[in-house]
Amino acid sequence: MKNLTLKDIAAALDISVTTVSKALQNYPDVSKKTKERVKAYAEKVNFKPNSFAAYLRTNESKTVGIVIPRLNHFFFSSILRGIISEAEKHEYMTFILCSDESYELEKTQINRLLNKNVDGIFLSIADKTHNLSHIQNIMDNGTNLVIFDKYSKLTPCSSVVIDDQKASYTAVKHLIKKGKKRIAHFRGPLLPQNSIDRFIGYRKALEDHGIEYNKDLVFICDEISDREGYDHMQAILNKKLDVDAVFAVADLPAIGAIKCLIENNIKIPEEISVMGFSNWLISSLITPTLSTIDQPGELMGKKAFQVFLEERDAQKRKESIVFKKYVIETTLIERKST
Amino acid sequence: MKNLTLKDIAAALDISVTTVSKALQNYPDVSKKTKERVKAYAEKVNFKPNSFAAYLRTNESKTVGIVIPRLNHFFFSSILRGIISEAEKHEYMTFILCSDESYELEKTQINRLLNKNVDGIFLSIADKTHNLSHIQNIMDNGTNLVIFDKYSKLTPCSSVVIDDQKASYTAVKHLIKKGKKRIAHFRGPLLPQNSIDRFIGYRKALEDHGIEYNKDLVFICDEISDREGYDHMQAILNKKLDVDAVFAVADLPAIGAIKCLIENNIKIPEEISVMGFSNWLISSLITPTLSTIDQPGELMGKKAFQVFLEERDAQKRKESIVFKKYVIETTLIERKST
DNA sequence: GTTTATAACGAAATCGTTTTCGAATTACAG
DNA sequence: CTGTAATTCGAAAACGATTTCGTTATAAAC
Repeated sequence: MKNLTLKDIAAALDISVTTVSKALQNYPDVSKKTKERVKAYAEKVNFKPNSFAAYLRTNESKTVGIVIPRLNHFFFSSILRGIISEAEKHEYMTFILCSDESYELEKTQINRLLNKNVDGIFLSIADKTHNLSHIQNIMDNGTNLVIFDKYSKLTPCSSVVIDDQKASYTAVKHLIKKGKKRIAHFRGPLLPQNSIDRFIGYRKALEDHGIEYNKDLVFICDEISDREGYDHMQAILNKKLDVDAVFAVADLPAIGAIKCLIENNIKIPEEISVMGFSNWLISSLITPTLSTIDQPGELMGKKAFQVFLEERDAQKRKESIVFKKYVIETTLIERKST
Repeated sequence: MKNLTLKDIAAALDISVTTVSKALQNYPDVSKKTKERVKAYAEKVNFKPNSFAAYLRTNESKTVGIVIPRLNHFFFSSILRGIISEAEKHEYMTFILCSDESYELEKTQINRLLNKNVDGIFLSIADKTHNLSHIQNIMDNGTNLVIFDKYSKLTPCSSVVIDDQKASYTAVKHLIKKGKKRIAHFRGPLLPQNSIDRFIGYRKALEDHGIEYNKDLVFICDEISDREGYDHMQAILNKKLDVDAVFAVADLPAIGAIKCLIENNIKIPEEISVMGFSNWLISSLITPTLSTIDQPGELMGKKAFQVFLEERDAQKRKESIVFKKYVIETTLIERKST
């Protein structure tokens, strides 16, 4: 029932608590014989040191926290997998918190993590976050921070991201190569760097291929939902904007657009092509299957944790930390919708 | 940089650590005046007690753990939301771990949680789990356990589940009411109680409506994937089994079946109806939209946490814990596929 | 035989909080 | 003015691990 302590082991083997602790940690001033005796016994009784007591001395909680904007989200689930599985390999446990894309909640969640004395925080910035002082708090606290996916140019920390401009450029170029000329863009909210970059990539691709940018063909998806994609598509049809392709900031609005097109008996991709972004599981399951940009979430999560480890080790060696930006490669996935 | 301690506050206000601690906890033997002084100051400097030190005395870590079989899974994400948001309201933090449907990993994850001294564990049993001794471990450890969704009849703890038999019965009855007579079932693996119950419900519905059960129309989905649904559907067509409806253990295989039917130019639902289970987001996004059973994940998560709180309080009051089984209502969602 | 170096161990302080119990102060009745 | 009760406070132990530093025992050197 009650967990064993060093004291119990010490009593059982008739040695001191100190020696038991040292033996388990391979201190050089413990004889080989007692080390083996202690380790064998600890193994036998399945002793696990109390992490709370250990923390009090070492100041390492062996715990990290993740704050993501959405939980019910295929891409973020993939990132979680990456971080968590890598964390487990290194004996770290992970708190997961959700900001619901809210600035206030993001602040709260970060405070919760700091109060739990996590060794590191992994953050993907909420859409509504317009101020970064809470992020500075993390640094001031001496807690390592790695930002992934949704970043800001202004944060003083390492990050693991994709090249949104490039990926977006690739997507639009793909549509152009297919002969499309009037390409609409369902962009994300105005604040996040990612949706800005994807928009820039879209615009650049058009201009580089001699297609004039037309702001009437750009629509904003504040929630990045299928509903918005559906509505924007319907608006395009109603206004007879004569669009021959749609590039959406994410898969969900793209799928909304497809739904609308099907209901209006418009042929995909012959009349109108649709392109998504992120490669959610769902994009391969709908009919027609959706062309999209693959964003390797699990890999990003893995990398993010490795960055944390590097910084932690540098910190232990009293070296100063050099912030880095890791850019993960994306790939275009061509399916039936283009 | 360094976190404040009771000592710092005590020094600043020129009183003892004891009094500070008591003041913050509203002990009756601290005068109103000093209480206010302490609280005001603590508020001002944003003092938060060190949870690790607190644990060492109180043995409450204010931390719970969740073990689910899959992370990239709409239904489980919903449950997570429910548990986490309820936990946050009560100042609990949540570790999330994944068993990947593996028995071994499930054991490991539970041990990790026990080593982190969580106050409670929320578990959804992995498909491959064939032995429950690791679950008994949790109880022996004195840690509260609540099982949700994927349960076993043999576990000595409270649970929050749905009535799989009833839900499944409702689904099949719905198909029968639509005039279908040769209804195939894509069932889940043989081990989990849930897929057994859904199978039983299927069979019972048939028999209650004068349709003979035919084992040739039952197929097993070990992974519960869209691929399996697709393959089974193709097999049915190849063998000309003359099926007029399919009821799948989950939405994913149902969607696989739909994909297959579309490719074979078979009309849904006129020629073959398809029914899923769980009401994933995706089921409303595909064409045709998928009829399914709504399983209110967030609600289940909420309830699960409340059960934990009740048991924790009973335990504090030294009462013996009475295990309960909470059955959450499901609803049939009729869409275009039936 | 004495000194010195080395190996092996343990006592005790420490981390930051909680809680018991005793001490000090004040208030009040007689 | 004394004795008792109520009020308010603080010293100290405890939680379980880590780590510093000192002690003892053994081996090596002179």
